[in-house]
Amino acid sequence: MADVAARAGVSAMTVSRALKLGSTVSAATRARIMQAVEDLGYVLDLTAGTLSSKRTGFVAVLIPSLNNSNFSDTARGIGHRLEGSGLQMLLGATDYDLLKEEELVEAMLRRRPEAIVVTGGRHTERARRQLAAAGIPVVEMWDLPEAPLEHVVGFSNAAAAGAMVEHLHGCGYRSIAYIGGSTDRDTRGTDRRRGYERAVRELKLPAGLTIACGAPPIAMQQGGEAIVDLLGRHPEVDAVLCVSDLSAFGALAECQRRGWAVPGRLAIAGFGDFELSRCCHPRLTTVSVDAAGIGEAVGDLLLRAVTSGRDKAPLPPQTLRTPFTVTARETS
Amino acid sequence: MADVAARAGVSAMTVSRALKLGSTVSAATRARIMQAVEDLGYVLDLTAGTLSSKRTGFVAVLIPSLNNSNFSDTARGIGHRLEGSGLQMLLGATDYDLLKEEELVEAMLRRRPEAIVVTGGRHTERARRQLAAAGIPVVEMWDLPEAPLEHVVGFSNAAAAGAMVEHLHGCGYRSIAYIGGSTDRDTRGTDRRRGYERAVRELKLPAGLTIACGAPPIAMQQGGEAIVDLLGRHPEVDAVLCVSDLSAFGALAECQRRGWAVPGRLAIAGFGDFELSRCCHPRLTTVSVDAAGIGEAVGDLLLRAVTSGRDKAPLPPQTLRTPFTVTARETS
DNA sequence: CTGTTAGCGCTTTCAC
DNA sequence: GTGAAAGCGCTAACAG
Repeated sequence: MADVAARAGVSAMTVSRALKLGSTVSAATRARIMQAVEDLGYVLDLTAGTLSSKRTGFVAVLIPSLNNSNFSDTARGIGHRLEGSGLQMLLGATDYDLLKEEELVEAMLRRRPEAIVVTGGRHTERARRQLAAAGIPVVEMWDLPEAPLEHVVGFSNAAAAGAMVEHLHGCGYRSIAYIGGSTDRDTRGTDRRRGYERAVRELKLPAGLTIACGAPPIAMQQGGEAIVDLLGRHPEVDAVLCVSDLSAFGALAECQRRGWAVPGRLAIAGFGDFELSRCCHPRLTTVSVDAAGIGEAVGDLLLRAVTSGRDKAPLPPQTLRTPFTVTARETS
Repeated sequence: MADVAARAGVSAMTVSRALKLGSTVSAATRARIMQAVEDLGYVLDLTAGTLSSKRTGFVAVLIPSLNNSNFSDTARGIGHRLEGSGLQMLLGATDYDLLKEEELVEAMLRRRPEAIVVTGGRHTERARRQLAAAGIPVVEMWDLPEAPLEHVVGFSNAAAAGAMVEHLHGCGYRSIAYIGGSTDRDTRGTDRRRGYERAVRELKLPAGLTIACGAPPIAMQQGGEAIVDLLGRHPEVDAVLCVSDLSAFGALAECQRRGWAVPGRLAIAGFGDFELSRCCHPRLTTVSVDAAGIGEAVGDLLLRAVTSGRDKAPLPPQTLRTPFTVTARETS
């Protein structure tokens, strides 16, 4: 920056001003500075600026998996809203692992994000402590925790799964199974299973039809294996709700391979409304959750929270419920 | 850090040492320091350390889209290899837009990554200049550029598409079409189309069977629309290669909806070997490219290049060719 | 194994 | 609209 300043015949401070948005530099001076910047191939060093300005210009976002269009849609939504705001998104993937989340939280906080977004409401004790002590806005998304850390943008996974069970019941299905993960690592998956179990109980439908098919992320193939397992053990089942569209699609494809008519022999419902479920044949009944919308809402909230924080007027904790709907398609 | 030092009865420098990996601090001192860290809820500030050590501890990785399992697999591969190395990955998505890539390159460089990875070999002039001038290792992946910036990890998309055309020809198909994007935004897509066109020419198959179906990313739905368009205009077509598994799957599902037998009426091939293509029914013939392997190779290369760079012994430009194979499944 | 000194490259603050 | 001085919170380098 000193070189640029010398070349433009100004002080470093003026270069610094010319390089940020709301600056008060005369047009002529700015032109000379920009020319010098180009001539020298200078690129501003934000890490240095950060140290004096106390503003790093980024927010941390932790999602369970990159390879899940629900979460990548949410990340894109956040990114879109942050574009042009001077805030960059730093993405981290926890692989559905609370310990990895804990590590990532600390790794992110070491870089002093201006806000942090985590997925779900369950965290290790240490992560909770660090998040609470960080002194920055914290957002939990994709869930409605009973005791939120601060801000929340999400919906009840249990209620959403329950709504799907009611839909299937309304269609006339009477033996409704559930396919999901076998651990509590995916806390949203666990909530969906609980919502399913509760709805089944309330509707007085047969219980005990839950298939656990491994550790999250539950992919297509596990859905296929699970459906075979399920119908082998419980041939009376006439409908199945899967923890996500991916496993539901895997189940659907396996049924097709075996000649089990969907929805004739068996109805299948997914969760998430991935593009896949709108395009496959037959189109998959699913719970639509507007993943991009969650991201946009989180992005807007971040912008407000960070701005308020800079003005020393912290935003009071917000809870935004995002909608979900049962989208009935051809597999039910 | 001064507070921690005071509480532990040591100097700040000793705290700094205790908080990094290869430190030379006595066990007793370290224990006292760690206790003080916990008591005070202290979190190291990397942005400050960065300024004096000239090591930011992160690498920038730019991919076209988060929502594409090929690229997210690659990103995961990079992340895995970097784990525990003290290097963090900062991910950015360009949306298949060279101008957005240019902006992201500058945004990343402002934060002084220790290396940067970009997807493909085409960049704006300004981006090329900045990458070349950054003084850090640069890796181009998912392609084999003729004039690489420095390191390369990838394969020839044209050759891979050509191999698939040969496979289809070998299966007896004689009127092979191509479905891809209508712009050059996706440079890998463009290379695949060129490889297809060349193979068709060399095999003396009918030309002019290319369907352009919009701007990348080409999703499932566009594949479905394109296949209808294609067979409407060219009913003689007996096989189609799609720019990715996503569009291929969309085409497959649309054929099923319309009762067009696959592969009886029409063979369909994808590109990328997404999980989808292994699970759908019928299973999709595709070009397997080992996206995760590309990521792991890139990660290893980054580790070597960054280490060499720190030792002032820059790694000579590397070019790693990654394998691709035609995976014949049930749609051909 | 531990401490001291001197910055890293910017931006804040205040002055003009 | 522009400049000068001070310092952000840490680590390199050297000394002991």
